[in-house]
Amino acid sequence: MALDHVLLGILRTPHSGWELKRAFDDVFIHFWSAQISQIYRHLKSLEERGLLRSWEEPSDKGPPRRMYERTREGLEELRTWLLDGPDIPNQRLHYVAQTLFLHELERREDAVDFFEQIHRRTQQRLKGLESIEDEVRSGLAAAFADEELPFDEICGQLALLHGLYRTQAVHEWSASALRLLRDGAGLRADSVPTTPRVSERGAPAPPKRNRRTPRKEPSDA
Amino acid sequence: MALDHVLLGILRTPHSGWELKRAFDDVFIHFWSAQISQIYRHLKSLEERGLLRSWEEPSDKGPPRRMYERTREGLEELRTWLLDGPDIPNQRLHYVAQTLFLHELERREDAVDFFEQIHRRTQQRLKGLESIEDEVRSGLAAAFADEELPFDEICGQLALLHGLYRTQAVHEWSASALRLLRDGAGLRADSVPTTPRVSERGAPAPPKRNRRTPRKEPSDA
DNA sequence: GTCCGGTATATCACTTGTGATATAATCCTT
DNA sequence: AAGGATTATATCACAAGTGATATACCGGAC
Repeated sequence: MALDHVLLGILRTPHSGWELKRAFDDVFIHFWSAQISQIYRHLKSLEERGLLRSWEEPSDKGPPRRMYERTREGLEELRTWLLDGPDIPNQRLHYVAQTLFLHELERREDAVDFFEQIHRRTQQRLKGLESIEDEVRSGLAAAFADEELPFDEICGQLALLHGLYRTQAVHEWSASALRLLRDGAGLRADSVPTTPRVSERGAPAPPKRNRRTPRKEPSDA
Repeated sequence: MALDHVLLGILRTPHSGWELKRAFDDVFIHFWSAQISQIYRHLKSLEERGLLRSWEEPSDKGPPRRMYERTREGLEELRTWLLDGPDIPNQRLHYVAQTLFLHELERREDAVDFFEQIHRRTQQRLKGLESIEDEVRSGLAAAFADEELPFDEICGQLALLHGLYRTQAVHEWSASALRLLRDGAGLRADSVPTTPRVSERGAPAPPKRNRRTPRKEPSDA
């Protein structure tokens, strides 16, 4: 189970269940969510399996809390997960499914509104991400200057960078959708610049309808 | 429940449970997955709720099959979902979580290997997406020529376009990761071109460590 | 003719995730 | 001193998703 592994990853240093809950609500929210009830269940089972150890500690505020930390076996389990390669299960992208059915709306403006909401949302997130961008650039600068960032910080920056790239993609997508629905224009200006192209196209081909192209591989994200 | 709505969207035209299963395995696989057992369960409950009707039909091959089609109430339910705005629940991006813990691996080459696997995967998918790109361009050409594409086809193309943008983002991200891990270089050349910038930066700032910036909004994808 | 693979429906046990609630200690305000 | 907010753990019922399996019909290969 993936949540198990995420907990093992965080529990390099001791955390209580409550601290883990806050971590999921705050910093990890962009790529993981977990309820407190779920966290407790998994902590318990991980300890039973010997992958975590725990002890009680007095708390400054509130009742005593139980701290968890991973064991040697826990680290081994985590490494096994990482060495297994990228874990990319099928996603359920609700808003893409919605996109596919938007034509069922009676008023076309409602579809425009749908994409405007996505656009605003990603816009706002991108604004918040500016600080992250600075952080990543700084990290990079340090790496360049042979300051040699600690590897764990590099990993953290890569995770942040992922959020930036992804959000930009969704943002640009919603912009394309709005251009298409409002003006008839579609793809972004620098359309598909990095796709490795086999063929070069001249004039666009006529529309081919009713073409079904079954694809079997799961999605990449 | 979102699967309910996806089924209602597809069942504009009659499908059997088995056909739906194939649709999820083939065309919808990039943004939705569903097991056959789950599909049957939902078909049954949707019919009980009056959102679907069904009838039996003889099959060319195999036993007779039960066909489902949505009712007027089913369409209303679907529209309610769409008008509610983009449905963007928190995602669990396993591979991003893995990224964050990659420093636990003993050999740094294993981390490089991790990103190479993602890179190859997105590369391959992008290759398959070329045909989609053609399709979208064609559709666009038609829209420009005032051929006025049917709205439902535009929606389909937008869903495909989403896959393209997203996969490109993940592909470029893995490329950045590989540059950073292998050469010390990081961001893609045209780094962050579309982010709306408030401030313009000159020389990169020194690294700021141990900065915790809690963020509360869920991720956009 | 029987075995296999594809079509088709259905059920079950299990795992994972969500939402609500109970309990309790501590601190701060009124 | 009472009440509320915060910290903290725990359990329950439920919803959603997965995997395995049973049943059965049909056509083609051997």
